[in-house]
Amino acid sequence: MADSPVIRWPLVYERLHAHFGAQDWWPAQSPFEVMVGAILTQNTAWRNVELAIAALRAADALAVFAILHMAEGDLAQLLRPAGYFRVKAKRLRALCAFLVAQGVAEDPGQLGRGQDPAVLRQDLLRVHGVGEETADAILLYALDAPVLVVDAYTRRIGKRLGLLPEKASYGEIQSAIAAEIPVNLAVLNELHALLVQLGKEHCRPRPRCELCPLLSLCPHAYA
DNA sequence: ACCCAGGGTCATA
DNA sequence: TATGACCATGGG
Repeated sequence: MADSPVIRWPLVYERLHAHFGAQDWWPAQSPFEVMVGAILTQNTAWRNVELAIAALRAADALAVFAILHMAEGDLAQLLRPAGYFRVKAKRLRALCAFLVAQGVAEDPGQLGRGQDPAVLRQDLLRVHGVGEETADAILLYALDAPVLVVDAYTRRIGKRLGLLPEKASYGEIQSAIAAEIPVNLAVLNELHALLVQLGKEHCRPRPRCELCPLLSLCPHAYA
């Protein structure tokens, strides 16, 4: 407690990886399923997303044209378990329309192939329902682009460890973390997945444990 | 009966 | 540019 060593991002990564092991993200069977999951998991527990994706699969609706050919109301019903189902039905359709416009409806994993990831990111951000985190999740986990995904857990954990300022934009957080870690596909993939894993288990908005058992180098982090 | 979840949009100031 | 309301189900 008295002389707690300074935790930096590389140490966070090492400790989490040592404890949880490789996360092997994203939990999906195809790039398109990653994209769908990225929309559905917005402010929603992954458990509920799984139920909705299972419903889509059971309805043979886990494909671009299948979704676009369905009535939006019917799509929404399949999405009920994921919450915000009317909103997400509209967002999924917008994403699918975008994939058609980009000519990758039959093979969404080809989106942005041979294109600058920064340019593709801008295009994704214009799609209704795709914000910065969703765009980056798609870039990283569906398209293998080396970008850093910043989510609520990243901010919360980073701030409690004193690694991020209270007020920081999405881009500022990306830069702050990227300045300390190797910016490559494998590390970026693992880091976000590990932070989510830690967040799920130990990092509620209102902290309940006084000492995080995994990041015990920082006793006050979760007080 | 709360609290929370792997955000984003839109109206308003 | 920065808040706040709104979207909704399922688990702890």
